[in-house]
Formats: sequence, C-alpha cells, structure tokens
Amino acid sequence: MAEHLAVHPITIDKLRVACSTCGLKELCLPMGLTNDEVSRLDSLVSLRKMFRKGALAYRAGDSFEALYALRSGFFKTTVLLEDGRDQVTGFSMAGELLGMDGIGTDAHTCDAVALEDSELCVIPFSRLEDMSRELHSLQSHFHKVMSREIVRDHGVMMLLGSMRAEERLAAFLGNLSQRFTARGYSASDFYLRMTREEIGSYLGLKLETVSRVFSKFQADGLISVQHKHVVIIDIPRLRQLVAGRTC
Amino acid sequence: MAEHLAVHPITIDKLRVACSTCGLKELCLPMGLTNDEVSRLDSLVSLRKMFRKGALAYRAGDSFEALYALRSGFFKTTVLLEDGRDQVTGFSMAGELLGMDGIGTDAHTCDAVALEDSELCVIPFSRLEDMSRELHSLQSHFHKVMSREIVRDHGVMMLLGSMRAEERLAAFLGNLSQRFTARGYSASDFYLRMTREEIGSYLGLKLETVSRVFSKFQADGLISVQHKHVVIIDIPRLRQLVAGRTC
DNA sequence: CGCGCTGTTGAAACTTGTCAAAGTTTGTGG
DNA sequence: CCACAAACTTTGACAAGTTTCAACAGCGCG
Repeated sequence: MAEHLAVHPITIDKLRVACSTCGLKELCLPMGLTNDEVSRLDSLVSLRKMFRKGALAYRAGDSFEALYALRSGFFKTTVLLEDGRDQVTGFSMAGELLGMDGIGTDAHTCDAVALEDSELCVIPFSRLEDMSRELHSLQSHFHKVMSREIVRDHGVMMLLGSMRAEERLAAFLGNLSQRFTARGYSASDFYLRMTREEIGSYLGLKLETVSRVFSKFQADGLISVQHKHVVIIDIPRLRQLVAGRTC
Repeated sequence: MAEHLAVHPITIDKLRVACSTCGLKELCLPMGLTNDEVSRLDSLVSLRKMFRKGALAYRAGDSFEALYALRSGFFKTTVLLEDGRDQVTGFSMAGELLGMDGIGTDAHTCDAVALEDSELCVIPFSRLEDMSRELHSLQSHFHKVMSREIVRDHGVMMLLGSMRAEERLAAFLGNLSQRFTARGYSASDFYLRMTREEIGSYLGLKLETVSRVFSKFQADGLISVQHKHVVIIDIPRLRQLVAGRTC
C-alpha cells in the first residue's frame, strides 16, 4: 500500500534529494555540519518518497533498513498491544527523524502513519553508520538526535505518569506551539493534523475527555478551538497550567 | 556527596576495570564484540566508582562527560517537574547503561540514584565516540543500545497511557522477572530494591494503589509478597493479566 | 529500644471513562 | 455540484477506577 502510494504524479527522479539545498538543514540531520560535510550527505540521502494521508512508511515487524527524515507533512507513530489496544507514541513534524526504534532489533517496533500528504527522505542506515565513522560531526549529531528522542520520551512519561487531563493537554499544546515556532509558523495559530482520538491516545486520555478539556480551555478564554483550528489566546496562562495548580 | 562516597575501603586502584574479564560482558557494552575488540574497550573503561545506597551518580543539570555501566547494584533515574513533582523514569540493573539522556544537550536531564550499594564503570563519552569510529561492531552495538532504550520508553508510555493499575503492576513484575532471569537469578523469587512509592511513581500510581494491588494479587494467589520479598506463584496468569481482561 | 520510614487498609471524594445521542465536517459518487 | 455516508466532535448522565485523607502496624537504623 505504501509502495503503491509512493508512485505519484511527481516521480522519484524529480525528487532528487539534496540536503545542501534543503530549507530544513538547520532542523534536520545536517544540523551543525559544514557545507562540505552536508554535500557528502547528499550522496547518502538520495531518495525521497511521498506518502498520501493514511499511508504507512513502515509498520511494526518490518525489517529495518533506513531512517526517514520528514521533509514535509505530518506523521504519527503507534505501538500495538497484543489485545488490540494501541497507543500513539509520537507526532513528527518536518525536519524530524523517524525510525530509530528499529535499530535495536533490526525490525521496526511501531507503525509510522502519514497524517497528511507527506514526503520522507530515505536515509539507508548502514550507510549512515559508515559515514558517521568518517565524519565526527555527523556521528556526534546523530547521537544527540537519538539522545533527545530518549529525553522527549521521558517528558511524555512524566506527562502520562503525573499530570492531570488539563495539564496534559496544556503541555501538548505548548509543545506543538514551540515546534511550530521553530519551523517559522505561528506559535499561537495552527491547525491540528490529528483527531481527538489520536491526541487522546498520545496523552493517555479518551477522546471525550480531550474534547471536554478543549471546551473548558475555550470557556476559560485560554484558547479558541474550532475543530482542527486552534488559536492560543493566553500562552502564559497555558504554560502556567502545565506545572502547577489551576491558579 | 557522590565523590565522598566513591572513597571506600576498596580503593579505585583495586577496582581496575577490565571488560575482558567481566562476567557481564554478554549483557553490557561489550556484547557481540570479539575478544580482541573487548580488550580495546579495557583502555576506555578504566575507572569504577562505588555508590552507597542513596548516593547520586549524577543529577539533572550536571555536565555530561561519561556514560555509566552498572557493574553491580541497582539504580533509579528520576526527572523533576518545576513544581516539585518528580517521576521515576526507570530502574537499572547490572549490565545496563546509564546516562544516555545527557548526550543530546551535554547535560544530564535526570538524577541517577543508587537504590543499594552499587558499582558503576565510567565510560568517557568522547572516547567512546572515538573508538566507535574505529570499531564498526562497537558503533553498531552502541546504536542498538540507544535504540532499545527508546523502545523500552515506548513500552512504558504504552503502560502509562493505556493500562489500568493491575495491568501496570503485572507488567512491571513480569519485566523485573525477565531481567532477573537474564542475569541468572530466579524468575519467580526476588527482592524489590525500591519502595512502593518509587514503584508507584514509575507506574503513574500512588503508593497506596500499588500496595492495594499487591495485596489483591496475593489474595488472588498470583504472588506472595512480604514487604520487599516477592514470589511469583502463577507466572502465566500474571502474563495474561498484562494484555487483556481480568479473565 | 524507640523513632522514623515504609507499608497496609478503610471510607469518602474526585477525576476520568463509558455509554448514548445528536451535531458537524469531509469525502465520494452520482 | 449536490447529496449522502462515514468519520469526527461535542455534550450529558452515570459508573468505575484511582486518589486523598487518615489511622495504624511493622521493620530497621542509630
């Protein structure tokens, strides 16, 4: 299915990748590399794939071959429990790396699903390892990226383990806001790409609870929500809500 | 404090480390390396430190210099929220690596606390990076270790996000059991090194809830608990409980 | 040997989940 | 381009699970 969807009016050839000319350089794998080093990356990252909304880049159990850099669009990753329950473990935005879960066992451990039409740059992992044995700066940066993923996960664990529904949603909105800002978008006005159910799954809440908290935030004048469109009205108060009492 | 505690009747000299003669080789960083490669690691991992129960190996904010391999004992790692709430993000057993959270920002993001008298092998990170540029096998294994940490965290997120109290505790006990087994200890008879409060913090529950669920498991004939001493009586039924209804 | 930390248990309160119904949006096919 | 179906969202009432508060017991360290 993913393969099918990769065939798209715009052919792969036309999508010849070049990190050196990519606008996401400063967010993505090339971050911190010299121009010379980035052009060496170009030989590594040679393929870009398109995914329609709903398409999977990989699924749990697939053999692990490559990491994926999100060139444009939005992804979620989900893990599945034997009994059918599943959980969203993360949402990915442009410039972020997908697939690091697969390194440890040579097989992916979660599904990666496009939440809107998206493009991924394919980074063959063995070649990334080869190159990072040659380029100290690439090695160092890749280690930092993996480490930050661990730290991010710790943050989510904190959220799931010790925050109440309102705090979780406030933290979630704050996090989105910050990541949009880093990409040059508005910190306070954006469209959600995921459903209430997906937000709930990520935050350990039911979709009804997510909906109720959105409504409450709106009633309190913190935000304005209309379906997927969110405007954050009072960022400081939202931030305050994350760590501390309702005040 | 940690420094003070490192000075111990057994001096550092006597604790000259040698991965090549270490019994944890098969669980720890040297896993999968040839004898020749392991002896090269010996030059890297040259220091071992002792920590008394309660001592910190590092705390959030400390500058990141090294990873630590747990040679013996038991550690917990905890993250702190601004408002004082904290959460246990993991428990570490012999052979496991601590400190990978610090790579991303050159500063640790959590506290690492010894739950009993423990020994850590110090692995200076820049030297580990140097050596893993030379030894493909070391590079590859280190990446796997980091990736598995991410996968482990996803498992905890799943647990915190979609399991109920009994399922969480059953999963926790099953996980401990499995890790003890891997180290040659009994799968069904062990001593907890952490308090009910620490278990609760890790599992996103209050200590009273943990205590109640322990009591219920005992009443149901699943386990026997006396304070820190746990005997798992019915492993299959405990496993069943993790993913599915109470049956 | 006692004080403090840890663990257990009960009852009440609170947060979130469940079930249900209705409204809204989106996408598709005629 | 409209109509319809499917998917998503909102809201209410009630139920269930977990926390909170409180009291007490046990063990272990000094």
